[in-house]
Amino acid sequence: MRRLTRRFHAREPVTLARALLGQVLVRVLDDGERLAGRIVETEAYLGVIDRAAHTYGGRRTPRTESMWGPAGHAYIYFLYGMHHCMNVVAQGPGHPTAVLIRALEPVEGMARMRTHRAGRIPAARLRDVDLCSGPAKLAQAMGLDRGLDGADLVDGDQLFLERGRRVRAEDIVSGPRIGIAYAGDWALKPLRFHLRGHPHVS
DNA sequence: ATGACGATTTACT
DNA sequence: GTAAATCGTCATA
Repeated sequence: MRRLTRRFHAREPVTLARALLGQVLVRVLDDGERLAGRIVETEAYLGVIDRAAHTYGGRRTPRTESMWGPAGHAYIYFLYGMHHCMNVVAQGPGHPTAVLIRALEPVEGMARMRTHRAGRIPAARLRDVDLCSGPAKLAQAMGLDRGLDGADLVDGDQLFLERGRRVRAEDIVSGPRIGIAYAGDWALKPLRFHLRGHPHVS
């Protein structure tokens, strides 16, 4: 399959958030096994002007450093003391914007994803729809953590994006982002995108 | 050095 | 619908 290019990523976050729907996120584990999922839900974070973004007001700390770097790299953070979430960095230096990947439709490596996701509920009981239907779920299923923060999605070999099926504009639904009630006016803006009626959306 | 908090998930009432 | 889990990060002192 064909990789997405640097140019593909170096666009405004809203444009990228829509363009990422239908593309395929690939994770190659240390033992060589390939896990993959089709992106079905995203959110755009608009950088220094966006109260919900980690770079709001120009905040630049060790945690958010990769958001300040070039487009097409991963920004992976840890929150609530137990979860990781993955973003695709948009635009480029000076514009610390990104797209949160909120849900995938698993397409390769589901058995391995089950072992990663298994907890109180045994792996055998987890259905495909339980594997990647949320930002922290997909990070756990795909084996993503701070060790992959900053990874180059265009040239890297552990985590990257491949061209998927084309998505029609009329199949994209937008709405408010999730879990950012503290962000005032920004909490209401329609910066969440997903494929209409898709069963793997969070 | 300390304390408040979070781009979530899961279990329980 | 409500709440607990759980800790790195960052602003404040």
